Amino acid sequence: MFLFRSFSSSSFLLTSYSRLSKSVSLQTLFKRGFTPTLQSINKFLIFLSRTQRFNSIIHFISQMNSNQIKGNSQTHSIFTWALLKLHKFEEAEDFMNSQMGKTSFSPNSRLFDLLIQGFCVKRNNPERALLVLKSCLRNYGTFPCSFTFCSLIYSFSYLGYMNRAVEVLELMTDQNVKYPFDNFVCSSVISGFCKIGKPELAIGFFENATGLGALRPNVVSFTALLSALCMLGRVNEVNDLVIRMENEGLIFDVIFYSSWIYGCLRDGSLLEALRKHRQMIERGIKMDVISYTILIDGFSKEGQVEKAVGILNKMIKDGLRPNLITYTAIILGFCKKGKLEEAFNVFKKVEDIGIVADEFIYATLIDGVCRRGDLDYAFHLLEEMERKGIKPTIVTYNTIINGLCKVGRTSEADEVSKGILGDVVTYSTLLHALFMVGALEDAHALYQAMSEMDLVANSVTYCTMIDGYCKLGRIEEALEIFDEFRGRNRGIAPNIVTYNSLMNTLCRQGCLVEAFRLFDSLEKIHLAPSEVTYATLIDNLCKEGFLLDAKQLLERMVLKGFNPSTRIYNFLIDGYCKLGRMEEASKFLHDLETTCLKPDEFTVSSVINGFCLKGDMEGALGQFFKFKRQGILPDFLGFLYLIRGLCTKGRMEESRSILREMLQSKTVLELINGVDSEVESESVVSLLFSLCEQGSIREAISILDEIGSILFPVRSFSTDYGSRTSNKLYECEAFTSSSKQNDSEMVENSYNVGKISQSLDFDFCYSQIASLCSKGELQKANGVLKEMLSRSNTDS
DNA sequence: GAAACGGCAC
Repeated sequence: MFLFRSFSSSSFLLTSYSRLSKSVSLQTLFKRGFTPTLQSINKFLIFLSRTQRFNSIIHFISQMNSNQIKGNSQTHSIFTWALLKLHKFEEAEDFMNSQMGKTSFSPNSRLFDLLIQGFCVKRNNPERALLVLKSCLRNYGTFPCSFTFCSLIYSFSYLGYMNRAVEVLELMTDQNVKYPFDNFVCSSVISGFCKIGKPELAIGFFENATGLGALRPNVVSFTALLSALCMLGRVNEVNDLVIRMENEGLIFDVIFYSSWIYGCLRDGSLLEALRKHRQMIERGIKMDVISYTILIDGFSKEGQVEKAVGILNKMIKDGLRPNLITYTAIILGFCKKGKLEEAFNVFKKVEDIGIVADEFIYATLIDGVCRRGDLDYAFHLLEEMERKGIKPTIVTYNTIINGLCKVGRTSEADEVSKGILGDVVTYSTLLHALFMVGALEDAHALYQAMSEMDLVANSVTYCTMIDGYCKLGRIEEALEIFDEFRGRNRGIAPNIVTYNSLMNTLCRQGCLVEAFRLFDSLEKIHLAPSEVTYATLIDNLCKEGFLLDAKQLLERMVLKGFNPSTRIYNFLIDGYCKLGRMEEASKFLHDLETTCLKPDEFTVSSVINGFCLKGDMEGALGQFFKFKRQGILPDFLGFLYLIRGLCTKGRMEESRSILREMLQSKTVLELINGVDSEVESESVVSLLFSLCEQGSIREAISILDEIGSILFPVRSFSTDYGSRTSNKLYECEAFTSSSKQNDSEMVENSYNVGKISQSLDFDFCYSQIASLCSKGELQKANGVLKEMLSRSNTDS
């Protein structure tokens, strides 16, 4: 055997080894009589490690093992390192565990970093990573680096495991570790909370994290916060956020703006979304595929698919490639409008350009054909997608079930549901269908069955039940469910925002009484109403014509120390104006002005509308000029009311002069431009200008009407109440005929039918009827209906 | 390193 001294120099070993072919093994070295020292072996292994030859390290060490050459702690470290670098995390962990306490091997923190991050990121298994982290802290007393903690927090947040994310946060900020957390952590946690539907916790976290100046939020954290605010419907607060960011000198980017636009759209405001889009372009921020997709989706959902296609074309002209989501949004827009041929043309195009379809796009199409009642084609599409290997999930089945229910094929819907593992949506759909056909017992049984299947009824389920019972006149059962809904969700401890939204939903469904019952219950659970609570209730009371109640609530709100905003005053002013009660409206206008608040464009528009509805054009013009002198012009609708009113009276010159003023208003022009921000905006404005100059006022009005219907799809600005009312009348009559008479209800009638019917506002009557119907107060509804019909006969 | 987009029920 050769003497070892020959090899005491590792450089010799290295050169020998590197000169030899890759297949050269330790075995060969032994055969050639080389017996290296452990020190030289380690140096050699370090060399291999530095040259990234990790497989060779593993190979070499396994040779050492078979030759009973024992390594020391350095050898073990290099071996572990190599395993980790080769992503053999499980083996690395096993090895580290096996060495624990056996040798002097004590893995340094860098090895733990790699192991934990490996499980977390590469294996997508943060649970296992967390176990390693805990064991590391407990058994080795070594602290992985800050980024390791961050990766874990990110992964847990990404998966929505927020308990775990918080657990790591606690470990990270623990006395012994005391790592400060940065914007990476902050933004991840915020978005995690949003992901699990807890935006209020996200906001709380942001406030805590940045509260004591511990963390200066950057644009990413602010964007995450923005999303949380928007989820809570607090998109208005983003303006303050922007000011704060500007003060901090932060640079806005496309993600910030697209999140903001998304928030506006989700709030139902296309106009605001377009304003933000314009602002973004003005700031020199370029649109990308996602921001375009957000806009397209927003327009499609609001029934503006043509505009969405316009944006799509602009996007392509910008050199961007629409993706599957973009096209799905367009398809949804067409389906929503019943334009199935166009929807399928887009679908064909998607396949032609080689984009692979997925379940979303199929579910969208299936929903489209279901809404047309073509269930056969829906089943055909279902087969087609399965043929393509796209596995339908519960959402697609729910779409089919909903389609079957909508066409009255409830027993088939039931059959389909039995073949799958239904979720809360499946059962809510079936419940709705059963209520529709009046199958109360079946509905009740199904509802009971849900809990046996461990399906937790959510707010939609409860609303379906409550609404279903209400519509069938079964108020008692409805209230029972309502109480259960409250009794059930106690553990979740809904905050005031949840309550506000629920109250708003109840109001919108005409369940004002229930909304107020909820409002009254807030005190019992020590939950303070917010300004939004009052605003929501006042708004809905005014919309329903309960102006006295609205007024009292306003007083109550002031007593509680709130300062009502112009917006709240506007609700009341608008409410009185719509009923033609101009004196009361003026009183509130006066109150508004004396409380140091400024009337705004909505105030003046409501007042103008009030006078116009009464046919008092002098009054309307008087208000217009009065406010104009104060520098307050009406908004788009206010101008339109006035122009239309004057035109109806044949006062064409005055109408034209107001139109001219309208076309000089910056906000109005911005708004019109907004509608056509990408295509032919100049032409619309210039067309209006030339119509105005030609004196073609009626034509100009019809264009403005068109623009109005795009901008305010929900808000009524058309005087043609008839067509919108007829369907509701049909519904009301259907309910009325099936109702049981109840005289005592008549006696307790708190709704003054006579008063209502004196009003010329059909829209108001209609909302009364809808509200009474949904409360099951069918006789009262019938009264209003008859009054209304008799008025409509005499008026016409 | 992180923040933005899609389908079903009221």
